[in-house]
Amino acid sequence: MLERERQQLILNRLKERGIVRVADLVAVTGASVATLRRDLAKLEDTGALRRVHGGAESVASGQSELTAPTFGASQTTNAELKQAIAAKAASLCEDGASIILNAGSTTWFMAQHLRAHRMQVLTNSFPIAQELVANSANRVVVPGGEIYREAGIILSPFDEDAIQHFAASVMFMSCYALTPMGVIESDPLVARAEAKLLSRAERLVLLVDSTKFEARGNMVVCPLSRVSTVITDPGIPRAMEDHLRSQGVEVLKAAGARLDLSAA
Amino acid sequence: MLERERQQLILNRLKERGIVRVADLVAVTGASVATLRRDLAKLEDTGALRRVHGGAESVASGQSELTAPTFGASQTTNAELKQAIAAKAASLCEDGASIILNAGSTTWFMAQHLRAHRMQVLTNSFPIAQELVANSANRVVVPGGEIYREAGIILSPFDEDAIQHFAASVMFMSCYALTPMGVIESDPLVARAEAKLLSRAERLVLLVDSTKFEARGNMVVCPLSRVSTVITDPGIPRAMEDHLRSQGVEVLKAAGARLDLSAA
DNA sequence: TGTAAAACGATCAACGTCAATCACAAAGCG
DNA sequence: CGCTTTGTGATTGACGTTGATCGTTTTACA
Repeated sequence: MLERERQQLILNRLKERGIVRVADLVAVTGASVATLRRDLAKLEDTGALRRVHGGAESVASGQSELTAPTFGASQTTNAELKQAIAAKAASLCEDGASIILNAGSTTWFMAQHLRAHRMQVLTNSFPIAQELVANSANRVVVPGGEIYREAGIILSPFDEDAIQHFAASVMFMSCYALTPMGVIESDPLVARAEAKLLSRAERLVLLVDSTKFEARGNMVVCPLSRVSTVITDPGIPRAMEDHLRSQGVEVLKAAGARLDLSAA
Repeated sequence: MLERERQQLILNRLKERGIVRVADLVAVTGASVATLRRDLAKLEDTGALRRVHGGAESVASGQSELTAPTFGASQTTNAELKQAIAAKAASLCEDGASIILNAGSTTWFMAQHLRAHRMQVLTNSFPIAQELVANSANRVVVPGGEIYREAGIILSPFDEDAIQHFAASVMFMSCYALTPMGVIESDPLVARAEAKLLSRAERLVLLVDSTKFEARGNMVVCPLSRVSTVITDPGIPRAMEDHLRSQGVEVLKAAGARLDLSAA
């Protein structure tokens, strides 16, 4: 049995039952426990599942499944890349930390990997706030403002806000584009909101899949010098990677990305 | 059976029945009492449930009246009264208006009646914000702060907030009690949050069923002179009604189907 | 209010699972 | 043909989980 076949089988069983045991997989596939464990580790790296003692469970196996409908379009495109990036970002989080998540599809994926964490999370994304409040023990803080349904974002044109008292060690940010000019957004209000959030964080970690490296948009949120880390996928252009590194930006590549539903 | 399977099972039973016994879990899962106790301890650590002697109970008992821990049962008894009051309040709303809803069970009922409206709504209740965003065309504004799961309320100890720029014609308020001293809450932070909201509204409409007229609680949110209208049910004591009217407060009685709880 | 029963937390040994490492086999490539 | 790469299975020490037992606390009932 090929590696792909096994992993596809694992995902199928997960979709059916929500949870799988290593021992069962051994019995079904005939492979050794070591091989199955390796498969599970790879699948977890891509964000396709979450390992637990004795097996693995579906990432969406929570109770209430109120998935953000507004992400439908952008969710299907590059969903697996974003899952892998989100899983990598979540693995950098430690209990007790204070973090910031901006509104974005990749950060929303990330929020789903934070169910077992116990942190203080500031986010201007309404769906992320809902997700964390309903399905995690994290403390959730939101800025004041109007809730925009379509974008799922909480926006305010004013400066006064309770989040001025928030202090985070790191902000995880999903953006419109990343160019040598810096972090790019297309909407002025969104750019301003993200700049406000950014001012409350020490370090900045960007969650950008490799399609975000084309120059586009027009609002610069912050320069590259503000960026501590970029989490992307192996599709990042070599020139961009070199440029980022030369600017002192740490570049992490989420694993996997090669396994897909080709056999499905 | 895997640890996660047991925990999922526990949460499912909790969602169905609201309370679980350790002995029952032993019979269902086949695990030992020690293991089940450990599971309950872990789940309590994540905030998924609350342990009680002999088992555990659901932490989210529906839309709870935030400052009434001992009144959990009464909310179902008064559900019809509150529904009638909420419907009456909703009928006072006109499209295009700006209103404020505080966090409370009666205001939550009211939000259900606003699905067809098109207003600007400021609320510090997270469930109400969810309801209006998901099921209405109203514009929704929230204050900044931490989201408290149990109470479903957004609270901030700071003064700075984007809602300082909000202007509403009327605030609909559900409170802990209403006495000749004024509007009463039991929690200082909640009282402060409601006072902040109130400062953004011209008129104040109280949504209080007739059980709220007993003196209790200790934090005065505002005096009776600030109250424009009280919407209650026919169970309101005659003395209280006369006193309110003598203070210039308009008293509306929702056409409740039941009118027997006045002496209870 | 006093007593018995039930439930509780802490502890420990037995067992299962985990990650790391090594050795081997098959496929890819010069 | 020789070399590297990749996938695989077995071994080992570390770690997490489990169930039994103990002494203590809480609850129920007379």
